Amino acid sequence: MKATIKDVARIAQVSPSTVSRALHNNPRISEEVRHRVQQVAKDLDFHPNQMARSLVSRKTRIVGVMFPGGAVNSMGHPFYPAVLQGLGSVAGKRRYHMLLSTGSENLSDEEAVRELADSGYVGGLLLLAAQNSPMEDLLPSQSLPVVEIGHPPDSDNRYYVDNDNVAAGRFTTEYLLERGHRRILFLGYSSRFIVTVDRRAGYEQALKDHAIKLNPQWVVPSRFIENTTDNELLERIFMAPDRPTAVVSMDDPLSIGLIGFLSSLGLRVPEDVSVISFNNTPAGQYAAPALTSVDVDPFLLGVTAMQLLLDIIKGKVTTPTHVEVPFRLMERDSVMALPSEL
Amino acid sequence: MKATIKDVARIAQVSPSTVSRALHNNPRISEEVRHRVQQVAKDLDFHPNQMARSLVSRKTRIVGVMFPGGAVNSMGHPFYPAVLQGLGSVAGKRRYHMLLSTGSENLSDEEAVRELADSGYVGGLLLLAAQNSPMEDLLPSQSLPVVEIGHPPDSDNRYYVDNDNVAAGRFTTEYLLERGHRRILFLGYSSRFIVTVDRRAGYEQALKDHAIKLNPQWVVPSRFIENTTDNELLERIFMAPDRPTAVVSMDDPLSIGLIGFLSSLGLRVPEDVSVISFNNTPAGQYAAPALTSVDVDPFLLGVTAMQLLLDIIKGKVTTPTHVEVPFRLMERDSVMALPSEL
DNA sequence: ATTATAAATACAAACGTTTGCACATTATAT
DNA sequence: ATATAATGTGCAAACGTTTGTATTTATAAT
Repeated sequence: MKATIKDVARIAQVSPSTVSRALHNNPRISEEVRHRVQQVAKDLDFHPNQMARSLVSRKTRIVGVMFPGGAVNSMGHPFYPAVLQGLGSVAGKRRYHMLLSTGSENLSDEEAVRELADSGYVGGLLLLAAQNSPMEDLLPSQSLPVVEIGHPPDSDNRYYVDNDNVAAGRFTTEYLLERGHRRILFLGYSSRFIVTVDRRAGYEQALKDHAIKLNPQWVVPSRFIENTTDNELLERIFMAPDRPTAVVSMDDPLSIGLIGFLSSLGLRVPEDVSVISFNNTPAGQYAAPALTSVDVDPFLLGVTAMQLLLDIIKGKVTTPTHVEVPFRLMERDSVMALPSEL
Repeated sequence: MKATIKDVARIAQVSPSTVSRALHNNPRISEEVRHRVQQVAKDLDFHPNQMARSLVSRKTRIVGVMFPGGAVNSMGHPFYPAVLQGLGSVAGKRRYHMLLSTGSENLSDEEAVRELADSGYVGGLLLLAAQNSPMEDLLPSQSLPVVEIGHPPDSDNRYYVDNDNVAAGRFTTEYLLERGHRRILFLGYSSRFIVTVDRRAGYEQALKDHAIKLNPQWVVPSRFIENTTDNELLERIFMAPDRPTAVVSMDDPLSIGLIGFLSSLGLRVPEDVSVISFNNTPAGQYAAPALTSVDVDPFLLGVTAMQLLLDIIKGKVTTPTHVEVPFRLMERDSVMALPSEL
């Protein structure tokens, strides 16, 4: 049986309240008693029951972490473990635990979050809000601190950390433009994922800045290259005489799929078409050609988000903020400058 | 403010105990009252405080999950997120939450586990016991269910799930032997990691079965190819006239490093040396050449482990067992049969 | 000595549940 | 009608802490 505070009290010949205070180094306890109590506690291998403690103090050293679709569905992509590393890094330093929401088939993300919030287990919530879905009505006066990674549709009066994805979208297409590309396709758009709508906005801005007419056909919504319909679409696009010479692709796995697909069409990367990608995964790094890819720094995303959340819980931050995490391009072999044609 | 059971009781005009029973569909409550209470509970958006509940019932729907070095250090390798997916998959179905141990610099793995166990938060523990370290004295009569992934040094009277790694070691070297290789190097051995000592045992068995003399120099302990000393060693080995024609390598990232290193020596994979690898990562899949690698099925490892743990907690399993998860080889391009020389 | 003040400790209530038991009501058997 | 059993509900204790207040003890001031 695990020792309780009462056991310690009895053996140290003091009351439970004294034990509690002694263990917390409350100045009202005499040196002598403090030492005696602490010795007994150690002898008995006493550790306070966190549940009981939380119950009365109304705090907990647990934060809930919610991945889209639960760990099961998200962990397949290296982005998520990387942010988890970041989260864990600061949680560990601050002696917090992370409670993972394990969404299942029978549970929508919203329900899973709600359950976490309602359980009373957690003192705050970290949402990987990949989905462009309404989480706003989700925490109704719960007064439970929430920070999101990836910005929500209604970014104001919420706490979140994110990259500046419209900047990233602009940056990548400008990178291509600078290398002489004019016919640039945007691959992987989905209105459901706000990252992609942001990056698309940046893409369109860059095009506009360079007075290039946007071809709406060329923002291709396929998320996975396997999708037959999209492949037909892509085939039509890439077999046309004025085919794109470059593509900005939303994700390394997608890019790898694309490269394979283009190869089946007889098109080589980067000789025939350049690809600039996102997420800088190991697979992309070792793919042939090695992908030029923007590192969105998921680790730092995690670090920053957890710091923010813990600061909110601690009361050090009280008004909705968002913080932007810088991205950076890893230049490798999938982009090639176009020979200047004149 | 969140509604408590007392609020529900007051409004439904019954006692808290009746509310509790009504909500749990206790047969001793009349239909009429049950409905009234449930309606009020819904109206008030009442959710029982899990802390309070756990406190009295002495159960919790949380299991602790401990990764070596905490999430921070382990999540970098795709193996771990994959087992987390497996764990989460069954935890979700059984409505359990996972509490991640977030080890930090100031906290050894042992301490982290102990803290998890002592906290009272968790009803069981899942240990990713990669390290060949003594966890046995760790849970002294705690009577807290523990299952480990990867088997501990003293495998008996513990619960664990694992691959049969000596079989895997034998299997991989036999795969090479069948393809005519006789000079086979074992890369990535470390006495600290029991996986590698098991696989090495299998490797030696296979060699012995084929009456091939073991060259102890050829089990190379480097864990990372970057290590200079080891690279010198490897260089000596691979520059010798009777150099290995094949290597069984303990991990895809290691194999990728090896391939690069060999290439710097002017040796190509698989033409000059074949490589059979472990862990079947995406990076290995897209590496050049694509790695022939054994998939240890981390997802299933996770699924199985969580099932076992939950069954123990539920009292359905009461005596130490271990279950073996099958591995399978993904054949790709890094192994080549030796031309039969006669 | 006596009282006022400070220091150290104990008491008891509270946190939000669950659950054994007692109690009250109603139905069943005699 | 009365005793007996079944049914439904409430009371109160318990889980293991923390914390405001009361109480005891020691110390200082008169």
